Amino acid sequence: MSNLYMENWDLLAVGESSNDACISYMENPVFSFDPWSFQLEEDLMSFPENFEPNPKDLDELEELYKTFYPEFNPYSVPVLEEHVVEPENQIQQQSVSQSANISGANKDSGKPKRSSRKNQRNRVVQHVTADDLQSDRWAWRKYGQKPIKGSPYPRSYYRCSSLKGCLARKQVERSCSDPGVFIITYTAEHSHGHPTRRNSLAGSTRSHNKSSTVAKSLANKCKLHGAEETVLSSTTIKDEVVKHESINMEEQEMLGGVDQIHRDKSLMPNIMLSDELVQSFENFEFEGFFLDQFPDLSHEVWPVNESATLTGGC
DNA sequence: CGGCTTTGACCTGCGC
DNA sequence: GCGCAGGTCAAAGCCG
Repeated sequence: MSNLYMENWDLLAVGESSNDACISYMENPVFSFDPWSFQLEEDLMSFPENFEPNPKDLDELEELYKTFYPEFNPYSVPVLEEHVVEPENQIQQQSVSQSANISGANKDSGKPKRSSRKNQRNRVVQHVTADDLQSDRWAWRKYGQKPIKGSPYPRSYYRCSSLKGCLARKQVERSCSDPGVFIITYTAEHSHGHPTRRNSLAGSTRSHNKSSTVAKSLANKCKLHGAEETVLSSTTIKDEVVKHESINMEEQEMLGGVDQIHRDKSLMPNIMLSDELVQSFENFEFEGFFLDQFPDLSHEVWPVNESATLTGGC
């Protein structure tokens, strides 16, 4: 995946609504997106008539767009197979309200009752590639895995680990018809804004999680210095983690309320989103650091007997 | 030590 | 009511 230098792209986060952030090209709004779900809400595609974008920029746009949807058509509103909100009668997973159901007792009395599959809503299904998997910047914690009947690949279950009590869920399974495609099913919604950085630091992915944001920052620095390919030592990354966090604190203290922000940092959710978006767009070369979302996906989504051969394939 | 993954057991919905 | 399949729990072990 190529770099996105964002030469002509602007990220706008205007106002306080969760739906009014947009991506514009040379001041022409192209995408709007939902900062909370980090997904495109609609395709404005309001290029002026007779407008001819730079082909290079279109390539960037495609990459940008692919962050959200694999299909890309710069001049028409694409028909998306992904991002499907299933009809209510087909939904078999929990909704936000359903997840919050604590009326019943589990096997241990007093514990929240396991939500039922009935009346489950707000299920969003996406078909993505391995690369697109890594664009998911929420912090997820795996809580289960099950073999699925009729599919050689197991399904993994994740819940949001950014905030305790967040009801967001995610299921990841590999398409049996197209092993290169992952089927991600999101249920419920995050009860918090996008994290500025992941807080999932424990376990085998600890260092990766903490390093991902910094790695992107470092990558940006490298880009500025003309060094596209740079190997970062763990020591460098650790140092940058310290710097990054102290800088973040300073920035947050200095920034007040701002209505229109270009790549500024602040505590406001929509502005945080802008920062997140900038970071995710600015560098895709450090994909190894994105793998912290699915650190051992090859073992989980691929059948056990295939994991060894497929680990490096996707 | 905190938080992660793994994995068997348990619970629930649904079809028959 | 029974059995299957899917979803979740929670203990154990791992990691830095």
